[in-house]
Amino acid sequence: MDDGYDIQAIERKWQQHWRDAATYQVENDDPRPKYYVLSMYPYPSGPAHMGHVRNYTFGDLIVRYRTMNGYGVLTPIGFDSFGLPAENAAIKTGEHPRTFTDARIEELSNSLQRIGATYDWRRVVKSHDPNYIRWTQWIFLQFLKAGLVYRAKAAVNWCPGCQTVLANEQVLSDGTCERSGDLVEKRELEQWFFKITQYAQQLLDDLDQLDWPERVITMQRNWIGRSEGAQFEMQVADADGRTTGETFAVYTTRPDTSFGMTFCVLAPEHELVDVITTPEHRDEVAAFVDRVRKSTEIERLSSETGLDKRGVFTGAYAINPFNEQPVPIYLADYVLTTYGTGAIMAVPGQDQRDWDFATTYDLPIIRTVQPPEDFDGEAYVGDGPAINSEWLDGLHKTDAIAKAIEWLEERGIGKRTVNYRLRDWLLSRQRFWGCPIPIVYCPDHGAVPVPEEELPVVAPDDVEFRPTGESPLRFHEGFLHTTCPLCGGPAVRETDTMDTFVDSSWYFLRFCDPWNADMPFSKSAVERWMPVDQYIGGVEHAILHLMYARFFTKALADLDIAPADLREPFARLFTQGMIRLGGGKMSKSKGNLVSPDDYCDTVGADALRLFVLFMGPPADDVDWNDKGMEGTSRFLHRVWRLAEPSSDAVPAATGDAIEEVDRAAHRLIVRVTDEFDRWSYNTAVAAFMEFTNLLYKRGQTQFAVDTLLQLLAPMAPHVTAELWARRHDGDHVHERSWPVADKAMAAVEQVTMIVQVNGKVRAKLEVTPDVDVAEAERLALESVSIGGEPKRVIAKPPKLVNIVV
RNA sequence: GCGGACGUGGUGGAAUCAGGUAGACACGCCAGCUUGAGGUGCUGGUCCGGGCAACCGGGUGGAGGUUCAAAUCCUCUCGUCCGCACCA
Repeated sequence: MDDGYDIQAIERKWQQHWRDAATYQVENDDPRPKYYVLSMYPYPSGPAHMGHVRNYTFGDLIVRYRTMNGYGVLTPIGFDSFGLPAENAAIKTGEHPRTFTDARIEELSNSLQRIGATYDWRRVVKSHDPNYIRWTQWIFLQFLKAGLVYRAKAAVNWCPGCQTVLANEQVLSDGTCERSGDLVEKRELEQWFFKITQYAQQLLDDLDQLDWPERVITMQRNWIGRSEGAQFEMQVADADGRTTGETFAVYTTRPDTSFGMTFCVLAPEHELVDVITTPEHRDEVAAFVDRVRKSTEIERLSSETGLDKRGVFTGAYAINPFNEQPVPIYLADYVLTTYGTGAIMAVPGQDQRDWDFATTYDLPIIRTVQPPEDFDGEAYVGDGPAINSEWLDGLHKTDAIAKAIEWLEERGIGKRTVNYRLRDWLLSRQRFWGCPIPIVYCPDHGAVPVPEEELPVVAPDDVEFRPTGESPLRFHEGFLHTTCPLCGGPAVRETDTMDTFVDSSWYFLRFCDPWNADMPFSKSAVERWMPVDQYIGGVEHAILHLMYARFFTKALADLDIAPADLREPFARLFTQGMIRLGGGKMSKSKGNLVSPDDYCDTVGADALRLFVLFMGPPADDVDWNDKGMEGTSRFLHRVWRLAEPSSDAVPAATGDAIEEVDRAAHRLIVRVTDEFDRWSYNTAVAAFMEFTNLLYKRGQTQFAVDTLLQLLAPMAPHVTAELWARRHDGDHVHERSWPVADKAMAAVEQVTMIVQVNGKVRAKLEVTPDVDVAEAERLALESVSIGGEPKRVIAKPPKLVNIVV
């Protein structure tokens, strides 16, 4: 329809304007109160997809809304530009990952601008920029100095086909490599780690101060997995109960059940295995250990494999310190060397897995907690009085645990212990397209940090990408060979690069001060902007990224690099739902992308933004379906014909309609402001539609239409900017302040009061909002005939009166 | 197995936070006007059953419960989705 609404021209014009006029640039000494809005920086995968549109529309509307509310808003954008796809593309096409990545960044930047998202483009940060690499490496070295980085052997996922380590996420559920299809194995390799476990307790405690979705907090809490219990020493003994001198520690959350211990289990990797295994069991144990080592994590953790194949007797015994009785020591693959002490005491009476094992291997079962009379299960894990436990008998769980720990501590055998499921963060990746780890290896001095003044260590350009998946750095003589910073002798560089999660663990700090050439950021700039007031991103980052970034922030603060009191990076987090296509996850790897650019070419960015907001609650996953796009597009045309000065589609309101419409405008301000603050954008769009429908029915006023445009400006920025400029002599709606409602005008004059009889609606009365209880009751009783005296009348004026007969 | 979320018309969803008219708003569909036709635009209708109508009865996965009043709170149950998963 030709209503003069030239979508493409208008959107181009205003996007140009915001950029030229630097509307959304902000200086660090801006006098306004600060507000830091951040959408998780994207991996540059090419043109934006619908997930981006959703994410960056939320961010952009908050930026515009907060700006209209008088804040100096920091709205940066950057690119998580290291990562596997660029490297895989390089292997396939020979194109250098940087060339490839820069092209994808260009495409993504363009489509972000096409949806009208505004940023302070001077502050762009890219992970692969040498200026950023330099400071990522510098931070790594500070952590190394502080003892937060160490090198250790670790079992990693190794793909024999790709000749490289894989992240857990790259191993499919059948234990094969997602790229080559080869069966992934475990290998012991020297790897670099961040000591995130040192912060486990703080990471847990500080969750309380965050305004984050409950489920994300729960996920983090479970991931950290704090458990309280006791650790104590066990003496190794022979078949006759004579101690051999070796000891090992076990960890348990139920020391109160120790009298029920009928065997012990060590992890197959436990250091004592070779020492304690008796000659007659040696072959069997060796075969078992070998098989476990070769099996994948998946197989190992699978409960499919029969228990009879999952354990083996060592021939050795251990003395239960509680009753001095010897119990057999087994190995089992389900005992993990990475948790607790890698050894457990087994109490089949109180633990189902121990029960199953005992049954399979024909080991005794002793109950140490009295189950309730109606209990018909096997192991009983609930509370009850202790039995068969000498001096613990009769005590309930909490008291029994306390007494057992006290007993262990008095004798110096064991102590109260806290354990965490959280593991240290393995940051080494055998990859090219990542931030190089700034270390050289000297035959005499071992691993030596690259001197800070030599940073950044940047990967060379003249490399050959091999289809084997091996990092080209390993074969680049110029990069590999260097000299030791300590002795000047020949040395080789570390060829592993950092996990890309390292890059994303501090980029939000760099945004505060991206120009800094002397430091990763100045404390004062970070003090000015941090913490992020509103962080926006997908739930898929609920654990890893959000945990790592919290760890980095705490560590940087403790190292006096960031302000000491900056304990948390993201004060408020919003996790948006995913946009799915046909029920599946929408992602670049599945290729099922719907292009936002196509919609920008037709209905325009404003209609697309509005539709994505209108689709459903922001936190919910949605299946993509553009059926409703007609609705938001039609709505914007209706707004255009309503507000465009030369349009006569909607006549001016007359008589009573003037006040009615203006009052509705004031109520709209109240409603929309509330809904913006509650992230109820879908209902806010509905409110705009309702209001527009009212103006079409009752006629327009200048105030009503101007208010609509102002309130709609954060969501549909282009059309509102154009209409406002036409109505107000070139003025800019996004530079106006957010409207404030007149209380008296916003108050409703008439309320529909429901009259119920026994909870069923029997009448609807129009009353004033200040009607009192007596009057409400009187009106209600008048309006319905109930035949006799009511038993009871519940009046909740002005909304409802319920008459009980 | 443990933890969490969700279940409402033909469809997306609103009302759930704070118990108080269930179905806002939109898509779709139906009708009228507009138009040369189609489309666009404008107006009206659209949970189910009964009734010409006013109205009456039923209705938020299922079964109970609390309450004057339950989509909303509680218990159980079924289903869907997500996270963690042999964590001692």
